[in-house]
Formats: sequence, C-alpha cells, structure tokens
Amino acid sequence: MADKVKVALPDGSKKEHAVGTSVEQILREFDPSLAKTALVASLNGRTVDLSEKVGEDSEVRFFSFDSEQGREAFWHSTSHVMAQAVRDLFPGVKLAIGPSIEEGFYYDFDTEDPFEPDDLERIEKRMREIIKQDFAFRREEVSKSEAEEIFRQGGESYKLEILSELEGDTAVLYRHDDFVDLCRGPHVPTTGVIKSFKLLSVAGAYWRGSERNPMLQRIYGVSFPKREELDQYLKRLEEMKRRDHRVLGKELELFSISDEVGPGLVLWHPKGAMIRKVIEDYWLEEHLKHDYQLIYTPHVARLHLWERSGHTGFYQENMFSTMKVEGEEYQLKPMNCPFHILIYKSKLRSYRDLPLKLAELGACYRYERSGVLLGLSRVRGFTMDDAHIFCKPEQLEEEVIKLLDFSLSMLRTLGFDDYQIFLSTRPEKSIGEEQNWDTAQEALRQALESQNLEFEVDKGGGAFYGPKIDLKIKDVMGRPQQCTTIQFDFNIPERFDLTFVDSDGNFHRPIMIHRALLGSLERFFGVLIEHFAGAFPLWLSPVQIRIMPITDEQNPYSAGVERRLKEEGFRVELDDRNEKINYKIREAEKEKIPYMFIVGKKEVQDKNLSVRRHKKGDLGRFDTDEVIDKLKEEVKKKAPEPVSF
RNA sequence: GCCGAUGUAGCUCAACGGUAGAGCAACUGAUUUGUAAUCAGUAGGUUGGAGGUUCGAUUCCUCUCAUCGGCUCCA
Repeated sequence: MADKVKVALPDGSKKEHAVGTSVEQILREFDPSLAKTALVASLNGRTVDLSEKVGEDSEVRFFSFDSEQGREAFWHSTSHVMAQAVRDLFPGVKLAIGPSIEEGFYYDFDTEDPFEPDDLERIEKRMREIIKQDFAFRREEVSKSEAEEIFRQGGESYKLEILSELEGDTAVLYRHDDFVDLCRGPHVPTTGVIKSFKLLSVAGAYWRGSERNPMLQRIYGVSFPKREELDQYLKRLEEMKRRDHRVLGKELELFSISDEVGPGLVLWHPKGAMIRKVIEDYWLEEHLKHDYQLIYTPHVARLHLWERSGHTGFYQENMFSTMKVEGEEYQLKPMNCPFHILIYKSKLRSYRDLPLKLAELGACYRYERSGVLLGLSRVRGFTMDDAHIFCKPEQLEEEVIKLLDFSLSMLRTLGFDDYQIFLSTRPEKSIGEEQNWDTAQEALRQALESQNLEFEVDKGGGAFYGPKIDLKIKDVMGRPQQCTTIQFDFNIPERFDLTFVDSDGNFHRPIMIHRALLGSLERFFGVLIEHFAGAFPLWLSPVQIRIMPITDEQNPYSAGVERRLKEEGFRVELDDRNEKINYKIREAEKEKIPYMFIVGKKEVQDKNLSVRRHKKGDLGRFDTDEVIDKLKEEVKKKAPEPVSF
C-alpha cells in the first residue's frame, strides 16, 4: 500500500501528501487565509469534516459559510449545541431530529412540558457557554449495536428508531463535550466558530410529520459566523413583517377577514377591489388576445356532477359539505373543470375547433383545516384564474410553449421577473396509460427546453391524473411563491367521455390542460401587496392621485382639476379638508398614493400643478396637460417605476 | 385537526383579584396654513363568547370561537 496520495486542490494543482494527513493540514498549507473561514470540505465530492484524513488519491474542495455545504454544517452544528443546552437544562427530554433548513436549523424534542418563550433565553444562555468553551466536534464510527447500547441507556427511543432503519452495520456518532448524537455529519471543527445565533420560535411538530405520531416540541433558530450577519438577518425579518399583507391590508383598507363571515373568507374593500378589477381587466384583455373565450359558471352544482368528475372520491376531504335543495344534494364547487367540460360537451366538436380554450375567473370553495388558514395566502373561498385547454395530442407541445410565454409575460407586467420552474412527473399512485404519461412528460420537457427555461424535475410530484409544470415567482424579498400551474389531465376527459371528430371522420379523445396563471386572485393579491410593500405602481393603485389645496381659497380650482382628471380616466381624490398641507401630505404618503398634486396661490394663478411623488418628494411645478400626458403614459405602459418628470 | 402563544375603544398598547386608561383615528369648534403630525374640547368598552371559583374577575379555572408561530396539504 502506498504511503503517499495525490491530492488535487481547488486551484487545479496537485500535491502529494502522506496517507492520513488531515484535510485541515492540507488546507493550512494550501491557503492559510481560507483556513480561517473554511468549515467543511469535500473529498471526491463527499462532504466531510476538516478533521477527515485522506486515504486515497482525492480531489479536495473547501467550504465556508458562503456555500451551501458550509451553511448546512454550520446550522446543523448549532442545532447540536442547542440540543445539548436543552438536555442540560431539561433532563428527561428525548431527542428526535435536528437538521439544518433553508434558513437556519431546528431540533425536535419530546418533552412532557412544552417550552415557553422564556425558556429560549435560558437555552440561549447555556448555548453561549457551550460555544465559549470551544468544544471540538468529534466524529466516531461505531457498530450499530454499540450505538444502540448508547442510546438505549440514554432512553433515546427516537434515535433507536432512526438507528434501526439505517442500512449497513455501522453508525456515525458525533460528540462534543459530553454530548453525543446520531448524525451523518459533517460538522464544523468546534463549537467556538458559532459566533452569533438566535433562537426564533417554539412550535409543535409531529414526529416524522405524521399526525398519527406523537407531537414533539420544535425549536427554530438561526446562526452566523459574524454578528453583523445575524443583525442583517433580523433586519430582514423586520422588513418582512413590515410588508406583511395582513398588516398592510388593514392599514391600507384593502381587505379584511371577519369572524362573523367565517375563517378564510375574504371581504374585498373598495381599494382592494379596485386593484383586483384592474388586474381582472388586464387578465381578460390578454386572454382574449391569446384566443381564450370567456365563460361564467355557477358556484354550486348537483352532487351528481362531482360524482361523475370523481371529486367526491379523490377530493372529498377538501370539499365543503353538501346542501340539500328540494330533496337533491348540491355541492359548492372546489374547482371549475366539470363546468368547463360540460360547455365543451354542449355540442359536437371538430378538430377544427381545437385547441379550444375556455377561461373563467371562477370562485371556488375548499375546506381547509382550521390550522392552515393564513391571511390571503391560504383561504377557504377564492377566485381561480382558471382555464381549460382542449387539444389534440400533437398540439400539446405548442400549447405549453404558448402557456409558458403567456404566463411569464403576464407575471413580468405585474412586477415579477424572477421565478423557478418545476416539472412534476408521474407519482406512484396514478391513472392513465403509461404511454400517455411518457408522451405528455416529454411534451412538457420539450416545451421547457425549447424556450431555454431552466427547470427542476420533481420526480413523482405530479397529480395522479397527469404531469404538471409549476411556476414559483420570487418576490422582492426572494421568497418563492406558488403561482402558475399547468396540469395535464388524462382522467377527466375519460370520465366525461370527451370526443372530437378528427379529419379522418372518427371520434378521438382530446387532451385537457388545466391551468391557472396567477393561481388564485386572493393569494396573488397577497403576494402583490408584499412585493410592493403596499406601494403599488400607478396603473394598479386604487387611488392614483390626490389633489391637495393649501387653503380653501384653492378649492374651486382644485375641484376643476379633479373633474378634468376624472374625465381623463384617473382615479383621483380631492382633499379639501381644513387641514395644513403638511398634514395632508403626511396622510397621503402613509396611504402610499403615487401622486400628490399640491395647489396653492401660485398654481391657481399660473393654471398649473405642483407634483409630488410618493417616497420621492416634490418634483416641481408643471403644466397640467404635460402632467396628464406623463401620467397617462405611465399607466399605459403599466410601468413598475414612475416616469421621469 | 394537533402543539404552543395571543385576544382590552376603529388602530397600537396600559391596568397587584377591588366599578377599565393613554396615544393616534372619529366627532365639534377655533385656526386659512407651501411639501411627512395646528390647538382645544366631546364621545367612544357586556375586556372575543359561555360557564365556574370568589363578597368581588380584564386578572384565577373550565369549555368555546378566532388570530398568530409551526406540523400536513395545496390555488
């Protein structure tokens, strides 16, 4: 056996090291400054501790906190420190799991008494002590039976359960101080590298996410190598709170959800309703341009329809209970598709009719469990911007391409040009011919590839009735938001025996695509509010302009301006209250009204306007016609940013 | 649905088991004001709801409804 190995370094160079040299030693030699920030490394693609020793020719990489691997190890290590702190302070708790997550980490504990928010401070204090002592994280490979012994003694039943499901004969333990955990690793070198952290919240969580299992207590936290990074993170949380659509929705009088109406049912107030109407108008205009036909359908239908569509079978738990009318059961609709299908079926369809595209802003009602409702994001009554496309198999790819293009252009106009795309394929439990699935999945993939769109494949993530493409937009805070969905359906055309007459004179089954571009108007509105922090672009603003006379001497002139602007199609208000101009401005700014026209003596005399823009301040005095032209242009362009004056 | 927290005036928040208070908003009056809060006065509450403990409950207990943070699912 050779006593030297070749190590390929990140800069492409190669170096010989003795077998058993630690990654850390290699790193120190390679780049002493990187050695200060590196947390973990990889050997031939396998992420490892810095203390790992090389045993064969390897390609080595180093990861600091700025990489995914580095962050994961960092957060995961913090969760171990937290687990020790909890174990020290609350003897008798059992440890479940404590992974890193997208932003931070959590650890699940089984404890008789749930943690209280005050406990977090105590735990933090103990964590600081553990960190200060700078314990090394030590990796240890033991036989399964050895590990079993350790956890049996500790009464760690969850660890034993995980252990029993591990493949192979060995288990990996990580120790620091007197704390031991079953863990794949890797970890950062010592507890001391965790310079700043914060425990954020306590929450209940089921063991392995299933409600049949015991409820555990989960503590969430986040940590960083530098104090400033934690501060920045906390600032971001503040910013998210400031943008919260539930808060802004109340402040700006956009919508409310009333106890008396019921949970998850939205009241659109005049200002929210105006924004919705502008979006709807734009939506309809675009759909007509894209060869869709507008339809309207009822909110309820005989239960029979839902039996035929299959919803009473596979969707029952999400539906409101039925109601009885004249001895007949009726069902509030959770979806629009059966109605659209009946319109398709209302006459004999020829291949010349295809693709047939029926679109509707359809109000749907779904039973959502009380614990999951959330502002506008998760409701029980919502409006889907729904459409169904009936087409021939060979039209599929082209239709999907058109859909993607349509969706992206509409979202761009509404202010979103950052997104992620997911292609979800056949799940285990599914219906339909395998060949149909393959063709359909291939069509979706081809469509995405031909448009040079990057996408991730969610294997087995499709609906049981067909594959789908989902599009998540990223809002201004970088949070992904479920939005467009394009789903094939092999089930429902079958159930309703949909046909068309092809050029060969025979009946064939059309393919049906369900699609929603915005998703639901309610959820989309919530995303929109947070994206713009309530300061909507001019074309969407419920009140576009407020005219503010300085004294009541200017009221008549201001009223004339108001009339003129209304005639020009602007949504405008006149603030002729007996208040100081500063006060009027303050209120208009707080209401995030895009334009304020201030009218004093000078403006009346010169028959012009002083223009103030929300957040920007005074823009100066301008000729009225010029201002109107500029603003019209801004509206017409649906400009996300104000035009320049 | 489950675990935990919360629920007081339109909003934001106070009030040791002893008849509930402030700021903002609203209303009235004065003030006629030049780019983010003029001054004064008035009114506003079955303390989410129902029960219980107590001489007495916003405060303690039980149930219930809703909201928030999560678990799961999705538009």
